[in-house]
Amino acid sequence: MTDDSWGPGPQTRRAAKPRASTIAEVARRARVSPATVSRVMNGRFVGDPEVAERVRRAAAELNYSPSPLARSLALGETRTIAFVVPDIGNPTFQAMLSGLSKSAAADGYRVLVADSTEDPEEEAVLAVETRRACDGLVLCAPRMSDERLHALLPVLRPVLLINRGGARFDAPSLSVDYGLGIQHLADHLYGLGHRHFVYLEGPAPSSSNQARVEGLSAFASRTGDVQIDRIPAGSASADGYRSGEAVRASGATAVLAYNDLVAVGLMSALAEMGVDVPRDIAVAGFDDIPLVRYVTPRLTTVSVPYEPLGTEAWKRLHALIKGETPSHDLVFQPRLQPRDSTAAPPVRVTIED
Amino acid sequence: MTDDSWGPGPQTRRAAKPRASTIAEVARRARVSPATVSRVMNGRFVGDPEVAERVRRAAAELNYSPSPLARSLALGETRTIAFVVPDIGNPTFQAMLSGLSKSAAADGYRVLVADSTEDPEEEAVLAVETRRACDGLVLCAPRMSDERLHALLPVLRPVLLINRGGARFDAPSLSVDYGLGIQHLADHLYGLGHRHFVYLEGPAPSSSNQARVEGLSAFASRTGDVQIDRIPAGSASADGYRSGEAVRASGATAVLAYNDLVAVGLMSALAEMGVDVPRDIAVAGFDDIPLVRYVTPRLTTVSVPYEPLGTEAWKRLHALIKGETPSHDLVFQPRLQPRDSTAAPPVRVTIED
DNA sequence: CGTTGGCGTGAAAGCGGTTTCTCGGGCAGC
DNA sequence: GCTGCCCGAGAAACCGCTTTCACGCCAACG
Repeated sequence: MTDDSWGPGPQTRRAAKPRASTIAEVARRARVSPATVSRVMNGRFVGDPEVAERVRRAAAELNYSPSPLARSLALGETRTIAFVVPDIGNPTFQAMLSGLSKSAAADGYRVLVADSTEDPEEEAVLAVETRRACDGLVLCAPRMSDERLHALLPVLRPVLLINRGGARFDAPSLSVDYGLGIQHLADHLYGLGHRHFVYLEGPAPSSSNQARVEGLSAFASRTGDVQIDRIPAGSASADGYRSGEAVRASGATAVLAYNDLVAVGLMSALAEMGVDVPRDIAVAGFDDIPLVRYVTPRLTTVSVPYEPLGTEAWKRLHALIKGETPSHDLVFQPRLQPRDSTAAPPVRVTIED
Repeated sequence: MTDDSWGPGPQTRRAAKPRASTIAEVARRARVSPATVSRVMNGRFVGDPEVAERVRRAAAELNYSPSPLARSLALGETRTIAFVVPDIGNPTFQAMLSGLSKSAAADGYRVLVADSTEDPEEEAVLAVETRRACDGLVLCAPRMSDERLHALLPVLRPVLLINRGGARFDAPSLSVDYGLGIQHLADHLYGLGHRHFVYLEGPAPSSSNQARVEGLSAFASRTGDVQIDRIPAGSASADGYRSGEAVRASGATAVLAYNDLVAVGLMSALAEMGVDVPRDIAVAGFDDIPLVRYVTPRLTTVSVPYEPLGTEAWKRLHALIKGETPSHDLVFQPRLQPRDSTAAPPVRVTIED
């Protein structure tokens, strides 16, 4: 008597997969219309409680739950947002994802992650394509040009920008004041007596590296009596490790690394070279990822609240999705975490050759 | 003459959002039927090339791209998979996500992440719910009971299990041989002369902690002359840090930490207590996360290829989705990475009180 | 020269829900 | 007792796309 045999034919490949029941089946079983089932399921039903009960029972018996896909199509909303990042392998994005994902989940939203693999072209395509499959975007696209981003904005909306703040764009944004963060570190080192610095640069085209460079030149012109060398490195520990020789050769007494990973890599290289941190050279990181307060020597760095940033991102995007005006933009201020990897410079001695 | 004014009414809240054009509009503009547009867009068109060209031009002019939602509903596939994990903040899952996300993207699939926040109940609900919104699941549910998982499997399929391997379940799986990994470390330490160990336990109910415990008892009964104390810790650096006193008090000469994070935390505490690693106590981690080869002392650990595991996970899930039989299950073997945090135990001395 | 066959295209029926609109029935008011 | 109104629930349109099926046209064949 099961007349379901004409179902979605080729689907019946794998015996085990039980085709989910539909609203029509529930309706038939409860002897009501699909409309009524829909209303009951969504709490919009106002009528004979006995009918509602029949529907609920039928739904339970068939183990029915509405297809999110069909609902999305009808409702025009997916209850999904996307998080587009240059590299999901990066701990800082992971921390943001963590905050974003948890707070979105609390409001019944899922999050899609899209990794643009640091490719500026991919960033644009991916953002547009991903956006179509969800209700909103949290976009971190440090490589994309201002013009490009500006042109894309109307298509991406509702969108929340990470680290692309200011009045340049007509979209809410959340940023980290990298420039100030690195000045905190530089000031800290300056206060200890350092005058000759090395900055281990991150990925050249990234806006966050740019911000640090600008922060440093502000620091330089403010103090007037410092020398800051720039050494290209990268954003991974291995990049820091590789820079060991160059750092020593520079003669600087203090190193500002692009981030904590680079700093730790550098410290490792220095240790192998017999250079003592902080006695011979002071090293500072950036981000304060969870591990670095436990490395030896405990790393001086600036802490950036990435997880709260993810949470705030959701708050704003959620408001945007609901058609409300989101809270004001925020610029997260890194906080200095002086620890053991920085100290006063060694007494001035000249080492011949 | 624009008769679009009756559009999706309330949607027109924010002026800036341009309603995406539909297949019907393209059809009208190209003076063909929607069916033809669909065929052209999907490369299934076999007819007058002039017609195809007209359609393509119309689509381009209207900046048309098919709604993924509507396609999904019609096709019965979303080209999205989900990755369900107990804690997205954990670096090991992040590494897996990285491999999974990149390889899925290469095949045109997106990935949804769902964080069960270590809650065994949530794990089940989340898995089922998330599954409905996508084509397949990569499930890492270390807390869920075997029975529960077994019951859920039919609904979850196609699904790939992480660390729930063996013939127990009718689903492909990928695992890490934690038991063997920890034995590698124990053997290494045993070879150095250690006989008294401490194992800093991870989350008690987790299967991966269980596997380590079993590995250790296998090691104990195999060697016969060792003592292994167990100290409850956790899975974060702070947990390791907190265990410093207990570890010293135990009198053990070697510590096996649940993972690298815990090991680093412990080493930090020991350093503050004036205990030298590895001279006074040897410390070993687990996982070989990127940073630990750069900490001082460089951490002895076993490396687990989490990112390749993510890649393999996609290969198998993809096969499953295509209705093919996936490759055989794999058990990833951790590889010993002897570094500087382990050495021979100190010469035997008895410290009174 | 009539029929068959194939080819190019459109009409329409889904996919699985939501929602507007309509309709029938019961009750209150006059 | 009849009209009007309101209420409960169903019919049907719709979300945007895919795909089957049918149709009309033209060529080739008997």
